[in-house]
Amino acid sequence: MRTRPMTVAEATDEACCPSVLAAPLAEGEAEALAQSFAALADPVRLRLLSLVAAADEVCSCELQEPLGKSQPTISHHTKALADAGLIVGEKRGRWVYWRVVPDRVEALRAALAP
Amino acid sequence: MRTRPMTVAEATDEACCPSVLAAPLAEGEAEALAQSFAALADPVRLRLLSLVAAADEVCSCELQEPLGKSQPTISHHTKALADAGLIVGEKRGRWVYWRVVPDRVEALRAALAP
DNA sequence: CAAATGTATCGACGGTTGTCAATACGGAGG
DNA sequence: CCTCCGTATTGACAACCGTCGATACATTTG
Repeated sequence: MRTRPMTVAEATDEACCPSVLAAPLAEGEAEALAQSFAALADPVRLRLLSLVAAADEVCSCELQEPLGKSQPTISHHTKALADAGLIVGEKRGRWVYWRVVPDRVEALRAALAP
Repeated sequence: MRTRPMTVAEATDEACCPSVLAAPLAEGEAEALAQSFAALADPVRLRLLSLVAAADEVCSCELQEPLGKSQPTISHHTKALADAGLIVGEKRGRWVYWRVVPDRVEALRAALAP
């Protein structure tokens, strides 16, 4: 049970992530959030993400055909999404299998909460 | 009460907007979503949005100082957010007052729903 | 070891974007 | 009508980004 008012730091901590609509963002928070949203600001990456989410686990080689892009381009986009923490890759043999990181997506979703 | 299974079209309609994680995105959906997320992919715009959200209604002239950018740059960013439908501006006299469009933010939030 | 194959990196090119100074637009007030 | 002042637009520049061909790396397979 709560016995005293929350501090701002505690509230932020409890909410886990900065919220855009709740209060003015600090520069650092804005910079970090902008980088995350930038990962979603490309149609190829959004489709890639949705493909990985739908299949729960997808090999890079399975992405090239549905996305209609070259292999280096696919690798570039998977890296971008991975750098943003939205997907993680596991190397098994010659293949890399990608899966989404739901918590990371949820964090971005929470940043847009009212 | 539901008497038959939902069609895909009905499900999409009920959800109102394409969801990234639910099913593979069509190219058009991905393109549109990417443009919206691109509006959020800049730290200055995120801070601008949070300032407008916090004050509920903000004049352009009140944004220049806290954001530390030139007047044309502020105008550029308000236009970008307005083009994305995230804010709307109302001109009263010499001033333009901006407010957020909660439904539009919510639509983006919904696109990240599990 | 050698060949084959999936992935990552490099280099280059064209297009986009954030920024600001200069300028144009437009309403308010003398 | 003229001036002031907030806003929008233009032009220019640097930085960034998406894309692909070429190539390097790594791992399996013969």
